[in-house]
Amino acid sequence: MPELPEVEVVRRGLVTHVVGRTFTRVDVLHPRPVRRHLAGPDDFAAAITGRTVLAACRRGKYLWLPLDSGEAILGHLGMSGQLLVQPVGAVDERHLRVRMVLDAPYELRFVDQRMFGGLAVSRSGGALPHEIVHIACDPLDPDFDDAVFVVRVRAKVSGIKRILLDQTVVSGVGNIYADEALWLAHLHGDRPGNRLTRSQVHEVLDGVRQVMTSALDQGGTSFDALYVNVNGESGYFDRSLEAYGRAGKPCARCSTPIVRVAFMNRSSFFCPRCQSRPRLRSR
DNA sequence: ACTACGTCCTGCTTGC
DNA sequence: TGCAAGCAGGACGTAG
Repeated sequence: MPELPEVEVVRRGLVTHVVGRTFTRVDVLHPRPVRRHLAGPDDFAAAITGRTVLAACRRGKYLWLPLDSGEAILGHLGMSGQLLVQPVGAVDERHLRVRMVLDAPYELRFVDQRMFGGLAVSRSGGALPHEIVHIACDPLDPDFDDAVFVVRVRAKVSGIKRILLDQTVVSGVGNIYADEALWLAHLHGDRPGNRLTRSQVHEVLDGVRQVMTSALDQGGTSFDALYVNVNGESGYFDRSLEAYGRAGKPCARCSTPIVRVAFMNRSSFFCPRCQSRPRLRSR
């Protein structure tokens, strides 16, 4: 699934191939991915057709393309979404949902198997779309305020993993990167935010940055000129994960088998030795 | 105000 | 062999 580094790679591809282009035709092939566009699929297509893309922006895992109309296309890839730039006439992907033809020999395609992601037209233009004003900066953003993050984390009773997944506190961290960052910081995800030292919160933040930077370094070189790629097959996941998905395999630090536990209808992976549970169990 | 959890989706994997 | 349950999870709506 696309994490923040993959979304950033997509944004860069959009800058190269889509910014400055004009949409000549838009086909919405499935209504669900435009569900957030309340005026409906036809209005979505009409609002984009004939408009020129001015920029490609990102906040957390959200992307938006300001248009010359003063509006913007706001998108999220969800779990399985892809934004692809394909030559006109290329065979349709199995899960092609929206086709946006450009004034060029290629078109922008939104492909999404599970359709957790989607596109909408925002009235907010070039500024931060109002739909995502609640999304915090990501830790790689120059505007990210470490001190504010530390204060906010230490004001919460929730476990640190839950906090990392709260996009209003810090954006761009998903289930995988949360587990990786916590492994790097030697912290169990159930440790309450208000029981962590400032130093521990900084270590978690450092872990998040390390995971994201490493993935960006590796993923940033893996897309070719015309194919803006996002998928879960990033080589990063095969080579560099220390905790996520490694149940039963030895911790790289202490060789203790990594443990998997259920967490919010998903999974958490951690080293039971390096990342000890909080002393007082909330439940 | 803050916290926690169910829900949406599809397709691959697992198990009977 | 075939079918059904399990699993994956980002973000939102709502309940507590």
